[in-house]
Amino acid sequence: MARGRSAGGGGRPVTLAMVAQRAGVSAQTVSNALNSPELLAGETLERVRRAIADLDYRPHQAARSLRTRSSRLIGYGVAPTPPSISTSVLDRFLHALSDSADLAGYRVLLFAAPVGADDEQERYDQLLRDHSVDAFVLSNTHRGDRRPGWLAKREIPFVAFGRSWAARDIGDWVDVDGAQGTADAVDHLVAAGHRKIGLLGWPRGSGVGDDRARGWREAMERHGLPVRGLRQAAEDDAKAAQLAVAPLLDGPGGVTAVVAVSDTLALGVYRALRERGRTPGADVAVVGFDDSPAAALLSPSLSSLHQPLEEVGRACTRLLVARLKDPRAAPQRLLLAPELVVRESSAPHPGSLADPPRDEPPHSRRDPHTPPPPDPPAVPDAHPPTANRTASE
Amino acid sequence: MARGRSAGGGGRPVTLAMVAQRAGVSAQTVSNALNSPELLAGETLERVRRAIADLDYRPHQAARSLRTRSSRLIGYGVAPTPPSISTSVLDRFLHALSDSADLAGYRVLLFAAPVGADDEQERYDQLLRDHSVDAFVLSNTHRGDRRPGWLAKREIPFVAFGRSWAARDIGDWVDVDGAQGTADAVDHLVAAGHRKIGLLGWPRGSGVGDDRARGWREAMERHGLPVRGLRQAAEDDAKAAQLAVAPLLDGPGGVTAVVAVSDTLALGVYRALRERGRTPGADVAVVGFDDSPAAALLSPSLSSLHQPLEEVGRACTRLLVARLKDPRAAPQRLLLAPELVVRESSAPHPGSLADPPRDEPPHSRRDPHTPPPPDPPAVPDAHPPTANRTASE
DNA sequence: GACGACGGTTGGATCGATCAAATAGCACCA
DNA sequence: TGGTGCTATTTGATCGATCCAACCGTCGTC
Repeated sequence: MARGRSAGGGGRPVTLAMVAQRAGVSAQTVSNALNSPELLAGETLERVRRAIADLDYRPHQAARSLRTRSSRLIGYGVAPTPPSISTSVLDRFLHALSDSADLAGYRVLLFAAPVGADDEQERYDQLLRDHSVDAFVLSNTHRGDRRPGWLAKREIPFVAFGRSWAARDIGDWVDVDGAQGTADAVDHLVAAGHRKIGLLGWPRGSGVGDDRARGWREAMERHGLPVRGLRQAAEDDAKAAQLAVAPLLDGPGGVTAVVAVSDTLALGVYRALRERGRTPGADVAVVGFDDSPAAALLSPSLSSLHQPLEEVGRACTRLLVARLKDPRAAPQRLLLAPELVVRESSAPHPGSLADPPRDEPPHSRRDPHTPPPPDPPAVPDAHPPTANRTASE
Repeated sequence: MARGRSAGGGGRPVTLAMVAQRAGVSAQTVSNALNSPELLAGETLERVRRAIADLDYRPHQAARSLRTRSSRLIGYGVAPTPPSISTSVLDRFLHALSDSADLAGYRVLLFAAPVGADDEQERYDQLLRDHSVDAFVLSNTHRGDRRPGWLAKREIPFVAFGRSWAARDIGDWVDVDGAQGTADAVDHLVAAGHRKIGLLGWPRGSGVGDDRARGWREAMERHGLPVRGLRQAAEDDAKAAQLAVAPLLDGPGGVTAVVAVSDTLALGVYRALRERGRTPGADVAVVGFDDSPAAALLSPSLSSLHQPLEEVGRACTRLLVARLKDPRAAPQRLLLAPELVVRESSAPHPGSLADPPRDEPPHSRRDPHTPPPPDPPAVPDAHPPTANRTASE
């Protein structure tokens, strides 16, 4: 074990040539042992491997990169996110991404990505030319996002966190199945006895928001429940939500439950209820989206849809590695289901009639006597929402 | 402007030699124009610069790095952060760091840093050898952190976000002045008429927590107010806080205000108050720390200390660049003041007696008839907390 | 007018790996 | 024996920038 020694940093670096000499072979053979081990005779390979281990040799990326024009680097543009109640997204996602990329032999290179600036692509181009990054991970994809098209045209590998909401779906992506999430919420609320379930969404036009709204609508229809007049919208702001939800609560036959497409909106619902002397959970059930850290801390604690961000990060790496291996393979899309975390805001009241007994839930997750979902989601080429299935088909 | 052309990605790269030919000089001269412009004659420099611009030339990092053994890369280890109410830290800090590093010509390379694992340094070493990173940015420094010492011994430049809480202060760091923050909170509460101000802290032993507690204590003493029995502690968990704060609220002469060292703890105080039929803000003032996105959304909204994370990020870059320029310069430390954001939980009640009239506040920020602060904070070499106190009064 | 000093420039070697092509080693069959 | 077809390994060139040492012209000085 000479590891301790060489980990001692400061000294001269171990080069491929030194390994070659120690193993009694040429430099090229060592290179092959690393990059095309199948070319070597078993015995030679073993000898080289031992020499590498003995010297604790690590190939110098810059040299390798100079020759091969690839860097084992993945570019990730950090966009300035508006302070929202659920901004730990980057945190969790980025850590998972970086972690899994590490395991696959890649590293994540950060750069500041201007949101929708004109020279947006310029920054990607810079990274490409300065550091020869092998691929990009996009996040915060939005309608009319030009990045996927731009990258695809140049045949630069990338994976997006968030489907490309454009008409023509481009490239690989991983996304959280928002529709599935809100549908789960509806199922859960219906099982608890609710019939009038409102939706508090974002203004139409955002891909994510519309998707989550669709899940609610489809689930309602599947249960044979009406949706007319049960949908309101607000920007992602608690105050705006507080006002926007009013029609749902005050209407002639007010709702008994509200599904909000974000925790921030859900908080607005809380306030609107309090304003009316009513209690979230007890009087009107509320389900949020994102499962922000605050959700568990509110009182009553907020039921919410937890996004599997760690899994999204790992999936991005997986898809990216596959893409790098075979640039022309069919595009892969992966929809991961969020998980409904039930808390006080939607839990049946202790002792109430609606309390579903453990042994025989009144409604199973996918109600048997209602027709199956009409169509696979309107996402072309998308795998059905099976969650993390390992690879393509 | 030929920029548009070369931004066209796929094609052949522009090399230094091509620039040299176009400018009618040798390659070395172009290199000098980039790295040591002072060596060139003004006219030549101008000509080379124009050629560079015309061709939209960018030096190839890998080649440069191979020769110089430096990469213009800054390593940042992302640690898995426990889901807390205020996890947008990484978000804001990292974006600012990456952004300002970009401007300085550096890029941030992410890697997964195990928290306190035995092979922790190994990961740093890897990054050093694989990618020849020029420097590191540390965060989540803690008592007994071995990283600063390890890096310093190897003369690897680094800047820590968070002072090294060890006995001997090592290396450059930037930190938020927690003591200043809690002191500001006390001043603010005293100005609003409070005299019995409790502290809800973390268990002793964490550098950050102890620092924030100290600020409270020193400010109380400065105002001539007692601190005995007014301090309680809990782990950073709302439930634990709810229980821990009880003695402060229920004691014979209960407190009228509580300073909590995190928003999570403050939330526990909210709950404890509600549990007792009392209202945060109206009955007992509460001030949190971190100004998490949830703080503004709680009702009543929570006064909290806002950390200037963007500025911390920029400062890290600044110190790092300085350190890279002069590895042997004296270590720099920078304490930035958090900003107290006053919200409903500590705002004087409208119309109440405690409402300080604009023209003659009952207590000025620095009470004239109490002695001045005893000593500058016990941080050797630290700059005085100059920082941006824009809106703190 | 030759000399050294100096600012500015030049050609050539070099960083450490990979690529392309050539070679050695070996079995097999005519 | 000699050619053929493999496979395993070696040799030499190369990626693009920087470092080094030498070079050249100009100026001031003795």
